[in-house]
Amino acid sequence: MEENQLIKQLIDSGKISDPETPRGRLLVAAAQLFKEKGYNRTTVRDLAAQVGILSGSIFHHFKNKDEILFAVMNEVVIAMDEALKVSLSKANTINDKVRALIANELDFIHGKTSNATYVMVYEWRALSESYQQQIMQGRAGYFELWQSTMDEARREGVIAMEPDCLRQLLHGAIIWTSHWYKSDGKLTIRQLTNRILSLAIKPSSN
Amino acid sequence: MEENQLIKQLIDSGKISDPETPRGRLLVAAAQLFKEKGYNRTTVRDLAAQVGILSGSIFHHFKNKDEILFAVMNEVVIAMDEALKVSLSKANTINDKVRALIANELDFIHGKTSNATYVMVYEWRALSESYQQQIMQGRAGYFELWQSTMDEARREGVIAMEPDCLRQLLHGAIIWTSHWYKSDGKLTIRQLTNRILSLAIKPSSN
Amino acid sequence: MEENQLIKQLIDSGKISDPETPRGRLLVAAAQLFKEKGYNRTTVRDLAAQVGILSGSIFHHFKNKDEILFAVMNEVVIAMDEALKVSLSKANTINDKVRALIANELDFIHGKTSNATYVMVYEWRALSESYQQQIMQGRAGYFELWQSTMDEARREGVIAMEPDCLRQLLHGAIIWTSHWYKSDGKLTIRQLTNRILSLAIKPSSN
Amino acid sequence: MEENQLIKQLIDSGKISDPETPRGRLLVAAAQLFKEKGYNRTTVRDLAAQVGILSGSIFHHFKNKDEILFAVMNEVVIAMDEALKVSLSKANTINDKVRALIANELDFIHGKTSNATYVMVYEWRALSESYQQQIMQGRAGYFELWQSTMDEARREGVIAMEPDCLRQLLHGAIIWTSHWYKSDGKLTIRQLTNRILSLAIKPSSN
DNA sequence: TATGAATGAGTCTTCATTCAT
DNA sequence: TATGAATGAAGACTCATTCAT
Repeated sequence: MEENQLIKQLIDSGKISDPETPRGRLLVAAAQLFKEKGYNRTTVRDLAAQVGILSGSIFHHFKNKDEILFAVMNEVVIAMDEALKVSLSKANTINDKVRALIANELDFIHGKTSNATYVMVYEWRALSESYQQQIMQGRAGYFELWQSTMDEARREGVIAMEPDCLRQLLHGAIIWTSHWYKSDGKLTIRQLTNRILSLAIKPSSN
Repeated sequence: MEENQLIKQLIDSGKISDPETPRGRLLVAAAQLFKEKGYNRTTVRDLAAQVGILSGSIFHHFKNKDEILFAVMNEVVIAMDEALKVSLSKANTINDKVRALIANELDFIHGKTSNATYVMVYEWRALSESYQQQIMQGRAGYFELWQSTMDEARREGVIAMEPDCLRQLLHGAIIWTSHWYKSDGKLTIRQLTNRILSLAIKPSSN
Repeated sequence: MEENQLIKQLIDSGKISDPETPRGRLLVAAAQLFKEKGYNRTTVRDLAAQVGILSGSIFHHFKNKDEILFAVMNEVVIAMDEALKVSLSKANTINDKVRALIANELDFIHGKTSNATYVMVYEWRALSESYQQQIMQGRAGYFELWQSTMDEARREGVIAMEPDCLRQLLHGAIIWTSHWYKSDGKLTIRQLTNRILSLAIKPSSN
Repeated sequence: MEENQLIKQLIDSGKISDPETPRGRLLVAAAQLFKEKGYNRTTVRDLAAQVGILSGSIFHHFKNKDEILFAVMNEVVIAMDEALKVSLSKANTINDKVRALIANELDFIHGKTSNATYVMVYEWRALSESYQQQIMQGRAGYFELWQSTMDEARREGVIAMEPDCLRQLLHGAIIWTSHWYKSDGKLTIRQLTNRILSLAIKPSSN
């Protein structure tokens, strides 16, 4: 719900597309199809059909197919970054901060933006190089938040490993949950967050 | 080194292709290109050029492009399974066994078969459904080895989480190393193995 | 002339394609090329060139090459059937009815639809099996008209042979005319019709 | 049986290939496959497989695929011509002569050489133009036998039509039997011969 | 003579993109 | 802005033919 608040803000400020607009609908459809079938196996016609328009009309909203993939990823990048900032600002202890890192990423992978988040990771190579660079620049702030939080955790002695290494191991563990975690299974998202947190931080506090 | 021994055995027994043969060379090239550019963006001509033949000749060795992707994945599946069996048979303590699980997977992701292993994970959806099923059948044994080892670890009290959940988290952490770990960086593979092991197992023994 | 009337009706009712539309033009070209060079030796590019479009555009009108062959044949099937119904309805004596059978078929083989009719006979094996079945179903009515007319002729004693056998012999004789009969030669179509009729029916009445 | 006698003579004299030799076996297989699948859809590999050799070996026996088709047709041409000569030489009355024309052709269409005969008619356009001319030259004698016999029949008043026209109509009726006549059906070949003869000749004599 | 891997031109088909309406 | 026919480059795959062994 707070997430929704944030998303509304981002829409209103024009940072991400309103899913009620044609452009927004297209991006939602693209995220879904790119996840299901992969970018290359999704045709522009598929995309158009999914939103009930004809293929030619897509190019009134996006210069080309590549730009659609970019937009899908870019909006996730922006939203993840903003959401993490909010989350971290509410966390007081270092423990809570690390939990915020993990929880935020899990939210994106299993929440409303799951498709786009998945696409960002698994269709990376389908993106043209120049767009890849733009995305990487966009993610810089996000990674710095992770980095500095992990550094802090290291200084406070709650993690037992090089912060950089741990960060990457956690990223991997989290992203991979998209392949096996079912929100209707035994584990709640909150419990899953705790499990991953327990990998990162000595068991004193979970 | 022992790995090489095993691979030779597998080649001799016909389970995987000899990289000296045309078929084997094709598979090596395919793994590399599929990793670099993705399956869809790799053309049959690319593949042929890489091994110095013409595109038509590829179809003397494989029925179609799909079969090449399958073969790349399938040989990894076989080799990973065999290698893990050997590794586990040499491990005495539960600690060593879990380390074997991790070390084996890291070996495949960063060793000679890194390309093919990467392809198996990241080009999964490019594989036709019937081949996906074959691969999944082929991996069943491998996953059982993980599962039973993790179960044992749980019974012996060295892991603090549902074995199934931990298994998946470790898989994710390990696979993701393909994106960031450089063998010529600060961390040796052995050290990386220890780092991951330390996530899994209480710090009494590493 | 009446034939033209009928064809217009069929076009208007959507049963066969208007030769003014792209689809219709393609079908006319296909019939011609398939007759001249055979289905297999006619490339999609040949076809496109003939109607002045590019090869890719063909697939806006037909799913694949096979469907083009089917459409060529199917439109002949429909038109032959309709034309025969009209002809028979105007025939009073049994003699006239048998003449109608023959004349109708000769019209198709030597009239405007000669190419398509030829293709239907001589490219039959090039058609995929499922399409063959559809065509055969479509021809059932036509053959029944022949059959029942021949049966009637037999009952009335004007033919001296098993109706089934005679029907087939006449079909063969008629179809083969596509190889030798020239409308600008010694024989008019009407005379040719009489010749064939004289094979079928005792010379009392022609 | 007499037919077999003749074929042996032709083999011995080198006019047609011995089906025991590789070349002969190839021609038998080619006739069969060309009939079943059509020339274009029959691959050289299919052919090789059918006779138990490998594709490359075919070119020790024939310069190219085209030559195989030519050879199939050419041997039929030769055999039909020789067989007709023999048959005609045994016929005394004009009636018997016309029957010989018909019977001979039916023999080839439904006898041992049925495949090759079928191919000669239905794969004509698949043959290169220069070979077509050779075949047509080879058939000239055969057609002259038909022509002169028909002319004679006309002079004797047993046929009621231009000999040329009747000849073609009979050819068509006869060839078409390949599509419907079954030797295990109601009609024997001899009866079928009579039916066709009755089309040609006034019913005084069958 | 037989082999069979390799050739390379040629086939059908796909699809992102354009553009006149 | 939407349409959808047309584009044309590119793709996977086929196959008659060659040739070193």
